[in-house]
Amino acid sequence: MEEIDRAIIAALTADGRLSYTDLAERVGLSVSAVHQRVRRLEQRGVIKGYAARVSFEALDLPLTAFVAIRPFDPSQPDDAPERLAHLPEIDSCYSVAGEDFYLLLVRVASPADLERLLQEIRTAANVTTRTTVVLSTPYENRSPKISAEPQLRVRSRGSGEPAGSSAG
Amino acid sequence: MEEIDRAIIAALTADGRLSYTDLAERVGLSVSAVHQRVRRLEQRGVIKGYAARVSFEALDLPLTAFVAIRPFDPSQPDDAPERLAHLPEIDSCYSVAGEDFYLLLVRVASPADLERLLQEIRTAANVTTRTTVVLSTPYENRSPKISAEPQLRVRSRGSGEPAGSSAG
DNA sequence: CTTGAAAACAACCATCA
DNA sequence: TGATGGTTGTTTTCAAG
Repeated sequence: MEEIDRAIIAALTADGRLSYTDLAERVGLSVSAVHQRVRRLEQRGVIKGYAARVSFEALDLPLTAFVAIRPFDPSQPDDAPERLAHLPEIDSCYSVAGEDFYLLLVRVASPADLERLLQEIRTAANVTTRTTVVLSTPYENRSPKISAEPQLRVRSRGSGEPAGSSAG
Repeated sequence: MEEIDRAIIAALTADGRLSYTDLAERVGLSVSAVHQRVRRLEQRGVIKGYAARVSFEALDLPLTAFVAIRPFDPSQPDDAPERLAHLPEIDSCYSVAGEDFYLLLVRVASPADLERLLQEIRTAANVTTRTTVVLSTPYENRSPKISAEPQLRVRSRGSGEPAGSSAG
């Protein structure tokens, strides 16, 4: 029966505005049953939300880059993510193994804006930066694998997760 | 008046399932007016679609990594993105400036799966790989900046864009 | 999980400001 | 461009079975 949940997730990652009616047809269930399942998936946190996917070019943010950062002074407390969270140009922040501490994905309007952003990042978080410019994006944010997971089960059912974080 | 479009985009990137009724209230317009604007934003490609945001942990894909790839033989035609497109573990593929050719974002269930994936990537695209494991994700896929863009205008109005690519 | 019925909503349409 | 108002079919939601 988890097969149906996987079908629901696959459908909703491809089209987040699918109506329950359409969804019901696709997975071969009644509308109410699908609705119930979707709500359970939402409650469990399997589905964390819905978002419109936008064209960054159309939003005048044609320049994408990866910014690897590393503390200037490694003995200082490391709170770079919070210190940088207010910068809307930062799309994502990953804590990484390897030579760098964090990898940021940023979107800006121009090289000049990237330069300004890098300066802001360096001063706000007291870090050094190493930037890799993205030339093009063959594909991005595709639907995930959705295997036959052993546990699409309720684990704690507590108060839900506190804040961000989607991948460890 | 483009201020309203920005408000609409901001609202829909935060909650892609907002009803036109709610959207109309938030931006202070009538339902028909908002509906009209959203459709234009969709036609122009500013809004490319909608998607459910899922928890990769819940989908049993707790391990995220960046894989930088580089052709084993740089004289061969470079079609790595197409050669790798069939691998569902690959979330995103960026063509980058710098020492590497592409940067892949991948999601797998375990280190063993990552190992298998890396082997597949190397053989499928004839590339060498350099992998950076993600330890945690402070934040990811946040709403974009949405500045007062000079051109949220119609450019071509043609048949729309052919395939992927969201950032240059 | 299903059915079925009520309430809400989306999608369309004019007309007027 | 936007506001109103009206109409129709669909969708959501809820109560039972």
